Amino acid sequence: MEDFPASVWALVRRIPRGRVMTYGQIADALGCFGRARAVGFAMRRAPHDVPWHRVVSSRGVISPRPDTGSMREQRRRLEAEGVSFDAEGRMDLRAHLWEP
DNA sequence: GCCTTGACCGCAA
DNA sequence: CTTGCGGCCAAGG
Repeated sequence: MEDFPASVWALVRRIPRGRVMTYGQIADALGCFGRARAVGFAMRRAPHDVPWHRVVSSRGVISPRPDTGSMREQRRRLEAEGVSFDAEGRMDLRAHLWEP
């Protein structure tokens, strides 16, 4: 894996069902601390076979994306996988956060 | 090759 | 708790 997006997608694909990962954690796992922004860019360019819905921002909050409909779909999918959401739209990272 | 934008993060006020 | 500022990297115009 040499391309940044490809590495991100590969890692995201590794995320088990019912588990989530933060942008910063993904960036750190790739050996880049503070490069979370690039991860977001890679997600935007991510193919449909990438479970992008398991990728959330820090604090377990779903970051506002250009596609509002997809954001709603993300929460719905995570709930279907067993991820519980707070009234504020936040999830328990302590219980759902997955680390490789 | 430079400038702008963006699904971010962490800390400080 | 909320808001603001700086910094990092990648892709598109």
